[in-house]
This record gives sequence, C-alpha cells and structure tokens, in this order.
Amino acid sequence: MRLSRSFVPTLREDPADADIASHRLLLRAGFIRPVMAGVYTSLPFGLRTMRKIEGIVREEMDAAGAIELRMPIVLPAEPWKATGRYELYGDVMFKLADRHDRGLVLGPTQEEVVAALAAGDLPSYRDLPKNVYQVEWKYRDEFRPRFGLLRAREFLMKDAYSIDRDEDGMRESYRVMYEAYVRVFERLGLEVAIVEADPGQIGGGVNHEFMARATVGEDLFVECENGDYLADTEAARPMAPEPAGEGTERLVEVDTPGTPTIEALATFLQVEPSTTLKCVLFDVAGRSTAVLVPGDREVSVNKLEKLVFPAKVRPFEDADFGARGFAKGYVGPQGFGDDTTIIADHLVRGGRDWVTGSNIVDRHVTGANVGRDFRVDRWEDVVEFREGDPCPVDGGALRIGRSIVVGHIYQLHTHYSAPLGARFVDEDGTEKPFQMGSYGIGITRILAAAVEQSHDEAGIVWRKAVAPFEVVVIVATRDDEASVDEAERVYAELLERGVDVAIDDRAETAGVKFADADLIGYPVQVVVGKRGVAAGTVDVKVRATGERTQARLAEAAQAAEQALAAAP
RNA sequence: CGGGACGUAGCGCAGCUUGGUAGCGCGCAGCGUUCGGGACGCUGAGGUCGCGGGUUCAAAUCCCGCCGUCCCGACCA
Repeated sequence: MRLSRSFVPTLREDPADADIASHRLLLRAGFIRPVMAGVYTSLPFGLRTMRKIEGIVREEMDAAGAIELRMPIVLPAEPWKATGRYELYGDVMFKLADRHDRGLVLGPTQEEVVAALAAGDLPSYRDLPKNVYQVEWKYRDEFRPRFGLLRAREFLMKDAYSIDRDEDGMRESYRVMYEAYVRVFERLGLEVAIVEADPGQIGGGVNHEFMARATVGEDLFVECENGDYLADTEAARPMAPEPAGEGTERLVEVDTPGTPTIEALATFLQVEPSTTLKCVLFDVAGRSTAVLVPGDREVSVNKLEKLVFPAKVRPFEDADFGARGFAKGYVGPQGFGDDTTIIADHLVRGGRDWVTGSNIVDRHVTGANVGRDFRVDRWEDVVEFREGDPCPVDGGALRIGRSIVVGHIYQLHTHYSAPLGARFVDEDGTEKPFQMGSYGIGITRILAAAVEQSHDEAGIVWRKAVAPFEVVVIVATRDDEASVDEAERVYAELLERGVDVAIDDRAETAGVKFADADLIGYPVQVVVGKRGVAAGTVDVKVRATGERTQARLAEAAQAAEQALAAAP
C-alpha cells in the first residue's frame, strides 16, 4: 500500500472533543471521523484494523465449530414485543416504521431473529446442536454515547448463538465459546479479566464478561488484592462479618430533633454512622419492604431487584410514608407488622446495640438488637459494594478496577425461545423450546480498547496481530533518487515475502513521516535515506521499544522481518 | 432525562466584558530555497461568526428561543 495513494488524514493537534486516549488517537492517526454523536466513518486504516480483529475472531469461531451467516439489520418489531425487549430496551432501540406504518427496529442484537430461524429450520433434535454467528453492525440509541468508539450508537459486533436440545448441551456449548473467547483475547494481545457478571433482571442465567483493563473504562469490576476473586460490582458480595453476639444495652428512646439523615443523627448523638441502622423502605409488588443496612452503607437497589425478581421494586416516595404509617427520616424496624417484609444485609449481623429510628418524628432509639427488638425475615446481600470490603475468598481488601467490556457470553436457557414458540421435536416425540446461549464480542470496541491498553506520548502502539500494516518503509529523502529506488526495492521484497507492508512515499519531509509513523503505530519502521544508502545501510525501528538498529541495505527485508518476529 | 461547558476558515484557538471594516497558528494553493524527527521566505485562496427571532443607526459581541457537540450525574432515610 502506498501512502501517497491512500487516505490517512493525520492531525497535528489533538481534536478538541476527544478526551480519552483511544478517541483522541484514532482521530489523530486518521482511523476514524465522526459523523454525529456516537457514529463514525471508518477510514481505510480504521477499517483495515477492524478487519484484522474480525479475522482473528472468525478463525476462532470457525475453529470452535460456529457457522457464519448474516442476519439483517432492519427487523420487524413484533418478535421484540413478544420477548418483552421492545419495552425493556425502550428508547435504546432505534425504532422506525415502513411505508405501511409497520413497526421496525434496527437490530441491537439478534436473539429474536435466531430463535425464529431455528424454529423454522431446525425442526428436530437431530438438527442440534448448532452455533451460528455473524459479524454485523449493531444499533443502540445509547443514553449517552461517549468515549468515541467505546460507547457508540453504531458498532460492529460479532454475535454468536448456540442452539441446543437440553441444558447440558447448552452448558457445553457455553464452555466451548468461553474457551474460544480466551484464545481470541490472547491472540489480540488484550489483557482481560473474566468476570462472572450480574445475571441481570432478565433471564438470570450464568454469564461472563470479558473486561479489558483500562484507565478510562465505564465498567467497573471488583478484584481481591490477592488476585483470588473477580466480580462485577453489581455481583460482588463481601465476606459476611462474624456475628457480634448479644446486645448489652436496653432499648431506650431519645429525643433527636431535626435529624432525618444519618449524618445529622450521628453528629447529634456523637456516634459513628456505622453504629446506626439504616432502614430503607421500598414498595415490592405493592408490599412494604424494609431493608436494613449499617448507617454508613447504601442499599443496592439492583441487588434488591434481583432478590425479589420478578416482582417490581419501587423506592418509597414522600406520600408513601404517611399513607402507610411510617415517619420519614425516623424509620426503625421495631414493631413492624406482618404487612412489612424485613430484609437485612449480612453486615447487620456484625453489629449490635444499634441506633435507629423510633418511628416517631424527631426521636430515635439506642440499644436496638436483632431478635429482641425487631425481627428479620430474610438475611441477604443487599449492600452496595464499597472499596476495601473483605474478599469472600480470603478476606483480602477488594479493589475496584476500571475496564471496557469487550466480550459478554450468556446462558439464555429458553428465555427467548419459549416466548417466541421456538421449538423442536425431541427424541421422545414432544416439542421442547430450544436451549440457547448468546455470545458477543465488540469489534469496534476492541479497536478502541487495544489503543487504550497500548499507546504512548507519540501515538498508538499496535500489536502486529491487529496493526493496519505490520511494517512501514519510510522514504526519508524523497529528492534522492537512489534512496527512493532502494526504498521501493525493500518494499517490493517485503511484499514478496508476504509481509503486510506499506510504503510512505508521500511528498512530505522526513520529520512528518516519522511523526506519522509513530502516531499510526506500525510495529516496525524501515527508514531508507540518503545517508544510510551511501553507507549501504537502513534503520529498523521497533515501535513498542523505540529500539533502532542498522541493517545492511541488501538485507533490509530480512532485518525487518526479524524485527517484526520479535515485536509483540 | 437533569446539571455544566462549548459552537468564529479543514483543524486548534483569540476577538464578546465595553456593539462600529472578522483575526492568529497549523493545514491548503502557487513560486523559490530546503531535505533523516512535525523546514523557511514571499504570494494567495478559504468564514451565512451553529440556526431563528429580537434590541439598535449598527450585532460574532446584548436579549429570547432552538439545534448541535463534549463533560458530569441519574433516585438513599
């Protein structure tokens, strides 16, 4: 490829609207251009890199026995209504209508399509298992597109779907995909943490996220300082504390005027917030539900929703307190009737003689103890994770890491096949819904994640597996015919040897070409100039290390290949 | 969706407070000089100042509305 004939518009300055490294560098290096918020044109180098990532993904999918096909982007809305995702996704789905005013959607993912396909064309258990995949553009009208390609409204995704006869088969398909994913990220050179993730409100099946570590990721994960525990922040459950034992104080009511918040209460009584008991009220399917956590902690609504699924959780509004006989700001669990469910976090076991509400405005109680003064209906993990919490495996401190979710795999069971009536006839002659799994990899997101994990002051540092070109031959003295000829010769020889090589033959000064080569991030640069040619040498620079070596002109191609072989 | 900032030439920005001929750097074009780490000189092209309305003799500048982009956040007793 000749840079003089390609289209790689590099920018000398940082674009004003790009804050994070991948967005900034992909714009500057001429890989992408914005069209509107969250939607980008892929310029030649961006497209080429994307294709290399796709290539690796395809190879591993094929090797794992998945079959490539291609599904449409424009889809009828009905199946999405049948599975409930039309409402669940809500405004995140791009919705449109055709000339007959039929509802259409742009595919955000395609479980509905696969289920329908299987229903029609995989009628028998003899047809199973199958795993189909595609690499196609996905559309999600994100709440807030940001960070360039990391959260875009249009993005390229590899999505695979396993279709099995029974749960064992589904789990086996899942295992095979899991392992294929491990290989994909290894080959891409991405450092990923594999985290068992939040089962989500829907389905609730086993699922894992492949999280590329980054300094800017939107997605947080939790890991133990000793490296033996990893989890999604929503799934992280700290080690339960040792029970604190029997209380020693008696229950006493105290006047605490103007203390509806934990902070005000703790200040007024001169106690630590952690010695107070916070009692948060929710409406769960019409029933009052009190959640108890230590005063210095927060209730995880997400965890609560999962606990009571499929019932809906609604936090109390001001009107609910009065209407149901609770004193807002002074709620305590003593004396709650059977019409209120009391859920306590495990952390509450670790305390005693609590300070909590008295259910009378401007009054609290001290010395409240579980069992004697109030009951607990369920002990659960409902507290919001906090950094430093003890690891459930070894008690070590849990830390939050930032990451970019580059892959996500799910065991779906019959979550989509059942509502869509996607069934096959099993060996015993009965109809059964397919057992499905789905497996996504964000191709464009990987493009950005790779830059996040591998860049420096000068620009991107691509690994050779995904670089737009592995080697660039730089013509450093464009006016010198001998240099140009030698550069062309080295370029031709590298091409002949099957190296993925570009030649910078533009009418630019050497400085511009060097800066661009570093910015673009070719793993290996071969510099051919007058000085070297006169001495019979070329320079070979490895981008990742910055190391430069001289090679004999006649052996330039071999030297470049060797440098490439040694490069990451 | 709430909050904040920004919108002036392809890109990065100044000008706005105090209204009066639209500027700088980079890039781009021509000529000449240069030629191994973002060269230099001269000449030149390029702008409905986001859009609409208002105030004014006069608006990039003041006022109102809208649109767009980016950032932060999204219920806690």
